[in-house]
Amino acid sequence: MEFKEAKNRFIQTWGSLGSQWGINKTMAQIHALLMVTKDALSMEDIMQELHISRGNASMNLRALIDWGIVFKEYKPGERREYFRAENDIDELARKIAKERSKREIKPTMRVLKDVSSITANENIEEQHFKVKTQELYDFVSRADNMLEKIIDQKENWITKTLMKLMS
Amino acid sequence: MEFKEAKNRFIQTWGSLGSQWGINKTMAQIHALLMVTKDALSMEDIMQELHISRGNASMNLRALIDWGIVFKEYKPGERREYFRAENDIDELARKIAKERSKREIKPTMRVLKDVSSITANENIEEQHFKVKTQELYDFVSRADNMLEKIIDQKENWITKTLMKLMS
DNA sequence: ACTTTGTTTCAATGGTTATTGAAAGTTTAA
DNA sequence: TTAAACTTTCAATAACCATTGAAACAAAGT
Repeated sequence: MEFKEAKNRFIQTWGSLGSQWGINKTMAQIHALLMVTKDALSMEDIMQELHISRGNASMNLRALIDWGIVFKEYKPGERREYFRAENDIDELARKIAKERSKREIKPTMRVLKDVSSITANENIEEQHFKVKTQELYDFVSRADNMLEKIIDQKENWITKTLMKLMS
Repeated sequence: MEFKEAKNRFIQTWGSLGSQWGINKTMAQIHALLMVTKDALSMEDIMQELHISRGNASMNLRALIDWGIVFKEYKPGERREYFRAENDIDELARKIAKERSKREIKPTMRVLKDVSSITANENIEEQHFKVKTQELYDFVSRADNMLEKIIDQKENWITKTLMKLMS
């Protein structure tokens, strides 16, 4: 396998992994491309490399910037904007974890709390519902807590966490 | 909010959470329904409650059974099959984590290993590619390892892990 | 003020995946 | 062995989400 082929394979894989985890395919591909590219790329570069339209590139770059995992860069004397990926993988993972917690886990917790707080009459079905959603709330809340603990360890969190777990 | 409304809200929320994480919406909804229902339900029951077709119900129930988080049950003297959800949430989470590791993380690791092992010439772009994909491989591999460590703690793994992390 | 270079927006379109429903298959009982 | 009760399959269709591309917008140079 030579470079160009490997690069392509990586970008495709990262893209489909993205979809499987609910992240837009193009967004994941742009990120993959920026990650393995040493220099910052212009929007034009990205469009060409991935064969995508300007609109698509624009929207997904903006989303990546929103997530805090891609940055704009300006070259002196040039109008055009360049883009570069967060290059510390630990930091990348932390930002993704934080973002998904904020966007998905927290809202789910709110709903779980709400629905589990209905006043159940003596009906056994209703009581079961209350118990189950309560359990789920407790679980998700503890899991989210754990995630926060893990990602708050600023550097090398994976290694640190592994060490603790092995003890 | 009364019972029926709460139940519906929960099922909808669980369903859309599912999609966001790459799990078929109906699959997540059926699972949600079974989770909060005390008795086992027949396919007919599920179809009615969720307003879905027989085919859809059949396929997604099969998928849930594949994942090991829903079980078939037979009532004495009845031909019809009934379905019940795994009712231990820790066990549920462990099974989901295991399944996703098997289906997504492991294959990704294989690709990362492959593409990072190209023989880069002195070209700085190619060398950068090798370094980055290597780093990614190391990271994902450690994360997967950590996941395994966490889920191998048979009972109450979230609590146990939290305890260790707080030390 | 106007042209050039570049970016963003959004309605229309395309593609992908989920869902339906009818037919085929399976099991049990008479 | 036939019918009845139930489940699975899969081609057709629907629903959803991503993507395009052209127009609007913005900024900078002349």
